[in-house]
Amino acid sequence: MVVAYGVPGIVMSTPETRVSDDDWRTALGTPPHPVVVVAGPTASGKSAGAIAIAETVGGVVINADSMQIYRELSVLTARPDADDTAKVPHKLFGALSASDPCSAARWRDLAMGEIRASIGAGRLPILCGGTGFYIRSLMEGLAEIPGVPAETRKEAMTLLQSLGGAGLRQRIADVDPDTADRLTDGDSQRLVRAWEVWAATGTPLSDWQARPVEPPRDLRFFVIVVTPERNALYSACNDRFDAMLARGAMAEIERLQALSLDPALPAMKAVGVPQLLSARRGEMSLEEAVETAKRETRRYAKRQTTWLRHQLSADLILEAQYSESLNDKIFPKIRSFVLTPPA
RNA sequence: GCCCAGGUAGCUCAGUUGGUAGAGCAGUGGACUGAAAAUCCGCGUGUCGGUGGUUCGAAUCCGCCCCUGGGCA
Repeated sequence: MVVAYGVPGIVMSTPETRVSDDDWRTALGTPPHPVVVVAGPTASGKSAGAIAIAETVGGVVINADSMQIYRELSVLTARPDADDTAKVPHKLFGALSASDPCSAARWRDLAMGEIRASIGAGRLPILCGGTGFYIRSLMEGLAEIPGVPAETRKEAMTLLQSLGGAGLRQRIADVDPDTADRLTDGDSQRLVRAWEVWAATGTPLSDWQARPVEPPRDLRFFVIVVTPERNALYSACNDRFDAMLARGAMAEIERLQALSLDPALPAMKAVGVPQLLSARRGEMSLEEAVETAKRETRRYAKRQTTWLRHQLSADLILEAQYSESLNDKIFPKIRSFVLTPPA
């Protein structure tokens, strides 16, 4: 295809709206560089939307999903397939091993690299994914906290085991009362985080977080949020899981099981993985596992919707699943976003 | 047709000796600063199948009717 970097799809309509490739390249290459974000809950069709945009405009789809980044999870995360990746370049899909945990900061660094590379190649970077936390970390920045050694994390987990949530929170209250105040006894994950940051750095988490964060000044964003109506979203979630089973989810689970990974690893907690694994072990029937996994998918989609609604400000909200008929609504906005730098 | 067991929240069911009902799940609202597909916090009025009766008072006792399982003919 000749559409390596042009904007044919969105300038085709009328001669007056015609944009030269040069203008487009200039807009991409001039800081702050434009970046498009496509966010939405699972099964909202955002991936298809991102591909459509990338095809039309000459873009690169960059994964912003915490689970699609793991190599071993393909079917189970509905990762873009060979047909998709043939249409348009895809980055950070299956980029890490399931045994190599990602994090918001790590993803942000990887994504930043891909954004720069994409701009360097004259292609519009398009972040696409459902992990709003990752996206916000990139757009707004993240507190500069030194990395915590794996042993310290382990220590924190052990402490949680022996003291319980209430006990650990008590322990944190001695050194970081603000954080202890903010968290509940049941919020094990954040309690562990608070303790390990203090243990590893000698500085309370709340102190680190109080420092101003730096958003990337050389980038500007156009955020599209896809939020389909609840019932439609739920039935799409259910259908999606059936489709995964038909595409070999069980075989993928077998391969994953053969690796004997630590069940505490993020990849092992992806929706569907614990349920299907437990069915393989004979702890529940396949039917029950599927039903539970579908329910978890629905809950996850709901949490994502809430997150996106309150934590991310959107430039364009699509209140239905993505379909080609929305292109007329989307493309002109992207075009003017790219071509209209801030004053 | 007869006998038995049931009909209570969207679903599965509790409901003690009659004092107008409560759990789990589902669902729903929310939080979110380096595990985020994670982790956590809120939210329970429904003709107690229908109807008539007993009673100060019925999901609870009695009659009749309807429905669903199972059994006998």
